[in-house]
Amino acid sequence: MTELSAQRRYAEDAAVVLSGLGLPPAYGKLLGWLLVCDPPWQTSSQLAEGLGLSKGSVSTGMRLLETSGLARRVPVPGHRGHAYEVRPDAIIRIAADATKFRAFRELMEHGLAVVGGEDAPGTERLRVMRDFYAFIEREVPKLVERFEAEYTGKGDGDG
Amino acid sequence: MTELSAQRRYAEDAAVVLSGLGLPPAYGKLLGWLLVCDPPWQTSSQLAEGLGLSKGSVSTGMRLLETSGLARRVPVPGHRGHAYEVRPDAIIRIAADATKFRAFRELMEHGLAVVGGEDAPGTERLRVMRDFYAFIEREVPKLVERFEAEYTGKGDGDG
DNA sequence: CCAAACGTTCAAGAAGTTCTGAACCAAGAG
DNA sequence: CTCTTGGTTCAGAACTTCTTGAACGTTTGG
Repeated sequence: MTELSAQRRYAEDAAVVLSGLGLPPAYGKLLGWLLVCDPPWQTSSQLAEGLGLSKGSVSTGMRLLETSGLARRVPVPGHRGHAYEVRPDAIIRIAADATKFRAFRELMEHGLAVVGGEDAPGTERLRVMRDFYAFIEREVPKLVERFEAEYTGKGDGDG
Repeated sequence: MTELSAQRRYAEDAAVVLSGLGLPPAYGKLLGWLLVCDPPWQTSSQLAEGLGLSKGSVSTGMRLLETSGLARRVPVPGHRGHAYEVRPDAIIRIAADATKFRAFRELMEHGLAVVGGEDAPGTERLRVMRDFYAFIEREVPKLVERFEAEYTGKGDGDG
């Protein structure tokens, strides 16, 4: 049994959780590692070595993390290239984006069209879902705003 | 090119959307079909024939839909066995279940333990996420309740 | 201008997941 | 009791996705 650092084990745990959402394991490992590493920014080689992943996997995985808004590049003074870090506000940026729900609402609207419209009989299930997703789409951004307001009001800034 | 009914095409569309969440295509097809079929309840054989799936796939897929709370069995008068239908309140039951978020909150709490606790330096990213998920876990059930209240208040009952 | 480091891309292989089909079980009709 | 129908399970086939590793740009330092 190889000795795994606590950080490394954490990365594996994160991979398991994220896999549950249908995401690639490498994506979860990278995110988990970036959440607990010290310092909080890491170069590609550090990530590859730390997690036992190939350069290619790190490159692909980090692009995914970047485009999904969870990570960003930061310059490293005495180093060629860049490092990555998790954006402190990552979760807020992602949660506030309600376009995820739009796909579902549209699917339900499309469904209503298929069955013959709003008033066709036996369409309750579709209407409830459509209305629910529309509601969520409207309310989630508000909810996130409320979090931001309450949060920055309470305790601000890191150590 | 084989002719596909509008319902069948809708099932395929649903499969694409649901696959995006990491779910098996068969699961999405079954759900899509059950959302637009007429009558709204269908036996296993109807599902298998309608969707071009094997009996086995229908059985497995429908169990998944049942355990996830989206579909339920209904008796069929002149028929051996049962049929399936989408629960009209499916989405509400599923959305109100906030345990999905608990896994994430716990992952963040675990992360804080790994980095040395609440007050360790450079833990803003973890604390923000932990607090955000805790907030969501608390607020989502309330949000769903609000939807139910507003919805049943507005227009009730099907045709 | 050359060399070295760094990062990206992509084809091929590895790994994992999903689907099928046949065997099996259960329940009701005759 | 036996036959038929409906349903479930599971091993293997088919398929999809992920990861690797090598080739290729690009940039910086000497």
